[in-house]
Amino acid sequence: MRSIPLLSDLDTCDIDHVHPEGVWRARAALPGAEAASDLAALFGALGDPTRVRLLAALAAGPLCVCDLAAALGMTQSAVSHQLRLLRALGLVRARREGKLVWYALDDDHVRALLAVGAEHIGHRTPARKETERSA
Amino acid sequence: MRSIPLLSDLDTCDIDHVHPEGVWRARAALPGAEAASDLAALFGALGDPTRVRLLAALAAGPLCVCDLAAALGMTQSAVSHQLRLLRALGLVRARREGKLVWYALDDDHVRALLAVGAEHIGHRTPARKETERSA
DNA sequence: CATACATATGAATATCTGTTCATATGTTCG
DNA sequence: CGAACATATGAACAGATATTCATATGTATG
Repeated sequence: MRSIPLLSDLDTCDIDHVHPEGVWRARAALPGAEAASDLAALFGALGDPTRVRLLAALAAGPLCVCDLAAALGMTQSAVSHQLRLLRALGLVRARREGKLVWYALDDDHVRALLAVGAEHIGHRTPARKETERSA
Repeated sequence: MRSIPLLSDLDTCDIDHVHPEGVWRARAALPGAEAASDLAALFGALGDPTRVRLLAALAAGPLCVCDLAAALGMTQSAVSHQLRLLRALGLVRARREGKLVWYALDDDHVRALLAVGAEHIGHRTPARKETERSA
């Protein structure tokens, strides 16, 4: 449990010029440190092009590690390392079948996240894409 | 546009043991390199506890930089740097009002993403949390 | 049991990322 | 204009992370 510093302790703007109502409202809405970390870990797992592609591939149906490596043009080792992360976060489920291990999305949240993400990107103006690149 | 290597070129399992249907299906579902990067950048923006907290704070209503720094107990500089990232990705919108700059969520996608993410975390079994930590 | 194959993992490395510190920009007011 | 304040930004440093290489584990099969 991390203690929230007092307003007056902050190396920030003068307390008189801050908007206390807003700050209180914000603090009430803040997730705790653990919740924030869990959320960040989840989104962080989706925050890499390779893993996005892995998950998109799995969204189309289960695949073994070998298939994933072939589909993405990656090393088996790299794929395994990433799958381990995704597995640990509960995004992906593994089922052994002989020498092979089949991977599949563990639930539909990933699909939902990818869909909302794609929608967000689609709704951006082309102008904003430039801003993004130059930033 | 990145070229997808031929199955036979890969330093991966023997082509005979891979499942061509699955690989084709996966490849058809794969986002292009740019789309994957855009998605990863979006999720990457949510992949940091600080930014999750910033966005959660803004989800409760607009705040100026000063308020954000006070609410999160962070330096104004750190907040500004993160806001720049969020702004560039279209997650957050800035409106100048005198000396102050008010920030707000740019659209509802962020709220949706945070909601789905929270739901995913809530639906995980306690056992999985352990796996996650040890992994 | 030994071999072959699919997958997992550890260590090392190069890259990326978040914060800090110093300073610049932009705005109001005297 | 110049001072005061809110915000933005650049450089630098510390910590995280993705890939590679080497090797280990697990499973079938001869």
